[in-house]
Amino acid sequence: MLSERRLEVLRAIVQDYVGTEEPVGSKALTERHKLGVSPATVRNDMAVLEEEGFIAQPHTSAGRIPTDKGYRLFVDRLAGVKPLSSPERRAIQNFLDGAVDLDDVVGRTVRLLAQLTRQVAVVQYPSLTRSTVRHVELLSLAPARVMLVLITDTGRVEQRMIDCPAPFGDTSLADLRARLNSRVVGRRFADVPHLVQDLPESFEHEDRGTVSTVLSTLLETLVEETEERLVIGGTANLTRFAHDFPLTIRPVLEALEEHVVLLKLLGEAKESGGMGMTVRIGHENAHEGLNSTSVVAVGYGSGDEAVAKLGVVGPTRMDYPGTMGAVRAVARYVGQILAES
Amino acid sequence: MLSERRLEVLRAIVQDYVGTEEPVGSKALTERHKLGVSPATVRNDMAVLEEEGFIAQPHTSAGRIPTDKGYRLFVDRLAGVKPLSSPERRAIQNFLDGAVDLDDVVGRTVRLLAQLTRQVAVVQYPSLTRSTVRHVELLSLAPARVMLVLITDTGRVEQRMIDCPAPFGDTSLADLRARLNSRVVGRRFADVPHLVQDLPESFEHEDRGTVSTVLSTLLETLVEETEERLVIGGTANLTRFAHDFPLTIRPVLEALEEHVVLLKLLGEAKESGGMGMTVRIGHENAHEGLNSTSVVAVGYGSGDEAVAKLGVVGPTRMDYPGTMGAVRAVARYVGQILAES
DNA sequence: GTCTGGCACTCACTGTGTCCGAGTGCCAAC
DNA sequence: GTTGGCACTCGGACACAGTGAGTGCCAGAC
Repeated sequence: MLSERRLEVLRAIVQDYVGTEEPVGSKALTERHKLGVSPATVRNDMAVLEEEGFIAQPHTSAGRIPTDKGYRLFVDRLAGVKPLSSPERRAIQNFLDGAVDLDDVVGRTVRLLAQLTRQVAVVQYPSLTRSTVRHVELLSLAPARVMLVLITDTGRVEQRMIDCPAPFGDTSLADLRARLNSRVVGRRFADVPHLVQDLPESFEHEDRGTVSTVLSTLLETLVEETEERLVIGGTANLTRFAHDFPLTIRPVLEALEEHVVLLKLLGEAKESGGMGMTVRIGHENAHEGLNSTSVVAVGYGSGDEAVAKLGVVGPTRMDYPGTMGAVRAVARYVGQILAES
Repeated sequence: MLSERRLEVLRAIVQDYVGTEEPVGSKALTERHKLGVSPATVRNDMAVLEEEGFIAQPHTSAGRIPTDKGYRLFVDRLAGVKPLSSPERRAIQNFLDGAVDLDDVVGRTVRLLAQLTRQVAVVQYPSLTRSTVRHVELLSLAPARVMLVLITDTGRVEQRMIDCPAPFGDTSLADLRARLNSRVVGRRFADVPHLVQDLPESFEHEDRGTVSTVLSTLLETLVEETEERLVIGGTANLTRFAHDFPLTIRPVLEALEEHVVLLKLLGEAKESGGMGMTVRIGHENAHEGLNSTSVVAVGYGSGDEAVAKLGVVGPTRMDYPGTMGAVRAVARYVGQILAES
């Protein structure tokens, strides 16, 4: 186990390195922090920390920089979450309150988060799996053509075009619409399949094919669209540390465009339970392109349960307390906004 | 007026520079191109071209590179549009044919374009102004709450929540829905306002307020959502020339995030008429951040009229014929896909 | 007139060598 | 366990010379 002072040294190293972006030496450390010991002692502590793998030197005769493991320890045990200042809080609220619809909420959130953290922001659209159905609408566009519109409690709208196997009368359509809605409105997506299972049987024989087609399209929509959408912003912030890793920015941009990868990343974070905040540091990220970045993610939702995730992607050398504070605050306000609408 | 040979020299310079990314000298030029004259002659021509502002030297005793004006001349008079190979065409078609809905079409298009041109792709969602109404749906969510869903002929769906001034019966709602649709289905958005103008008058007095609210929301949707959405992809391609301008990539990324700017850019291109291709080179782009990039844009649409634009953003030093060929081809196929659906 | 070969000149780029200093590891003393 | 001292390392900055691609100009050839 590391002594209290060594942890203190590690914390100081992380803080200085995050601030200056330069390897930090023993002398500078003692000068900038009130450690109460001499540089020589710090050097000894550093030697231990390095042996344990928490810090490393880029080359001999240079200062130390934290390793992924060092950041991990810092995040887990040494740093709290820095709460935002009240002007910041107010700014968040004002900015988000102006949103007019879900797209706008998500769009504003991503811009806000990017600006606040000065990093790349990622916001996932509210998930369909945990949502409930607000309304299902069926529109007859042509005798054998129906449009299915699905509206969720989070305000999300999905539509699908359906080619019916047989012409479908307006009255039958209205009938189906009514019965469908009476069964599924207010229910969770996950529950829908068995709620509509027996619906075709109650229809006239000639309509059953169409009803089945409509239902299977509905179920498909529920499942397929669980493949979530997400929005990304603030990529320009990547250039802030590009001078460090000009070769790193490309794989990061590529990774950011692969929404599937990001969704998986956020998804994994989800396992850590509910609305909890997750920090994945450097190589903890499965995707290779993100090995030199950290991902701070947190769930948000209108109730006590998370419906989706949002977060930021930045260099491992980031201000973790501040970033975590901003991410958490934004998630809370977004949750509030969603609950209101 | 420049002689034929001097134009030929300019063309050669552009081609070589685009290929090698290095200033091109007189000797190299004569070696790589069959100009039939000696380097000395080429030097004289270069001196003239430089005086006219078509080329420049980064520093004394270096080769020449084309200026924006040089590229302009190249694009206008020296280069054609390079048609795609038939395997490429097939690949495009196959890739786009797999799309299931409008979002998917746009998403695939942007990926395709980015991959094909190895540049940043920008695709605008089909504009609402030139679209026609396929269907208007009104859903009663609560006694005094109505959802308006607008479906366009391009498959786009817009929805709006409406709080009614007074409770609105289901029969009235069905009535309004029917009358509204009979008037506007198949009509252009631009024509909708005067088509529904007198609609409130035909309703009972107590419903008029609600009808007016619904109509004004509809009109708002038509107008507001002309503020188009767009999708961007392939930003990782920016790093291909980042070693050249590491300081340039940031403003470009910033500009790309300002969708408003991009829309304006595409919009200006629109003036050049219908489906025509526009190439804006370097400083021809109003936005400062894009002063060292070129934008190749073209309209696409299901009919003979453009409903939106798509294009790419890349370094001024780009392969114009190839890029233009790819952009045009993609636009055509997208138009076809939209026409089919 | 136009093109060509020759020639002197420019200047970015590269590699080498030197110097500097921040930072280290080790050790003896407290 | 802590401290001051000391020799050592090594990357970064600076200076400098050599190289070569490229230029502009000019006198002569076609």
